[in-house]
Amino acid sequence: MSDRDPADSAAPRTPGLDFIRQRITQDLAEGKNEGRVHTRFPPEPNGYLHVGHAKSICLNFGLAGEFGGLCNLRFDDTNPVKEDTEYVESIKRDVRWLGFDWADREYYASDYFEKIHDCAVELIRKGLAYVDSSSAEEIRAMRGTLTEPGTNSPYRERSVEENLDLFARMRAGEFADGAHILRAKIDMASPNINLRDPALFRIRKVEHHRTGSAWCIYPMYDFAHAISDALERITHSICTLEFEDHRPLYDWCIDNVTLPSRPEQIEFARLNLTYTVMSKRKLLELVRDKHVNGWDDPRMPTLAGMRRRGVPPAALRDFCQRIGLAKKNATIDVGQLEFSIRDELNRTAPRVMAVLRPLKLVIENWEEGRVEEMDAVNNPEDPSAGTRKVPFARELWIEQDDFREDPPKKFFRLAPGAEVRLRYGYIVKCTGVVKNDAGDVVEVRCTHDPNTKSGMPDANRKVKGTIHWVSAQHAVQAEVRLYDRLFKSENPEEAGSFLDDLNPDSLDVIGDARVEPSVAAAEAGSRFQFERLGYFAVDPDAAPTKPVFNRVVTLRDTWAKIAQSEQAARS
RNA sequence: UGGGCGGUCGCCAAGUUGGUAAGGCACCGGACUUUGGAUCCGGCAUUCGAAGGUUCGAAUCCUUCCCGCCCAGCCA
Repeated sequence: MSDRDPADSAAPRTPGLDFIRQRITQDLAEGKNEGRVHTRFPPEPNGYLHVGHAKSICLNFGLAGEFGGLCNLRFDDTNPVKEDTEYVESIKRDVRWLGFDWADREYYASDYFEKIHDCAVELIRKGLAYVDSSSAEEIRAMRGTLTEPGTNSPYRERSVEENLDLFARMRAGEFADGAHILRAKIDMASPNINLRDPALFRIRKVEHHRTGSAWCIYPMYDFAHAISDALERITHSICTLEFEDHRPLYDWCIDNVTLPSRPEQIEFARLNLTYTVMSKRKLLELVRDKHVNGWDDPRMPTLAGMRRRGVPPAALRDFCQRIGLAKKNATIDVGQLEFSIRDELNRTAPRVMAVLRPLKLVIENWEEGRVEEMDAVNNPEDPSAGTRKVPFARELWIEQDDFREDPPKKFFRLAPGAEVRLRYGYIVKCTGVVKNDAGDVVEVRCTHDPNTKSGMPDANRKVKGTIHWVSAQHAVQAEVRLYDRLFKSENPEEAGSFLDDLNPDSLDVIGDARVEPSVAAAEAGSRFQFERLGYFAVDPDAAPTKPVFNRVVTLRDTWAKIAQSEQAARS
């Protein structure tokens, strides 16, 4: 009854919507579930949430919002050996941060343990479940293989009374872990291995992070999940593709136990990203073995990591909406994520000037001690963001990359004899350089054209480039952390260990960057565009005396592309 | 090899009575620009995993084949 052949429905299709929204639209048209749409996001509290979860969260909460329904937050905490309250706290924080609200509908599978237990008793009474006293190894051996049917357990035909008694004693703690297990009695010859008498309850004499020592038997996912969904009167139980084979079991549970509603499971393809690992096990390994600095390391694909890096939640939501929804295993280009981040930040982030690798620029025809306040636009994309003053003086810091003693073709920046515009300032002409004993350029000398400040008659004079700067005497020293992809290859899991693919240059800490005074005291979490460089966010490590910035993402860099292709052409 | 899914542009993804391939990202041009940013305009699948077949006409129907992913936890 859960098998629906789209072709045999008379209901109209709604082209353009993804298959899940089409299906819900159809269900609504058919008057199913009293017209309700109720979803749930069911994380297991055994790790931190990552972008893949964001896709599911945006889907489940999004659906509820779009169809006037509700979405519950439910912790699937049926395996106490892996779960912890640290994780439930982080999950709540992350879902909230992403922008979703579950109101008072915060549920736990563990809250249903008694009911789930009663469902098991119901199955036993109906002769649909039995206590198997075989060992795990024996059960595995009797399960058969992908091509051979399994064989019935010698305990399969125990009487209802004996099963009831054994199950009660399992619950009472009379047996050791693994001594007995409650199994559904379905079909050991089913081509679907999930139906070969799957486990329903196992003995685990361990503390549960919520129920403490109240239980020593815990339900398995398939059983607990179906029942939890039905108890919460979920209408559409959305999960990932690997559970497709479990749907017959999900339906079996719902159909054979007395429950208040009949949810339907729908599966979609989970998110994969290039240059990223997404499995909880691998992320845990990165954290546990200190390949990164914790779950919230800005290089991690965790929501905590992205939050710390400065990714706006709106960008993540936009990303999840753009990538679409289907059943095809797909790997999205990280560039797609970066696009959503830039798109959001371009509209919202105030612009500011910062110099990452400072090189002194001295304006020879600017009198010592003279300081001029330049007007700078805070956000050209948003006039309401206003303007600010930026101090300009005789000695400035410019970016080392913006000066080349021997400039390549199409280098629109400073070079001996060349002119360049100082953003919001004057046009300057390079008159020479000062070198140290090693021959490195340690200072660039120039003269400014006093008639070229913004608003002045010659301000519109055409010059090839504009560079950013910061006043040497006014700038504030800052630490800037530049992040690159954590892995070297598109698919880090492809061959060998993903650890071998770690990018050794994924973090570059610059200790002596200089930022304009206006951002020195910005609050942790605030985001800026450092003009011509990228988007940056204040890290919580920042101290009043020394700001710390994380690079969220670079700006699109056409010059880098040109330089790269020129280089390629030369070699 | 048994079962379940899937295969439309470099990456996603529409395509739903068979009527002659949306859109986004990326990429390539060009305009504009005091961010080599943004914006704007233009280009980018004679082809839908392959081969046959049905049809006036097929990504959509039929047949066969190929490839990919998932399942043999007392994990979720």
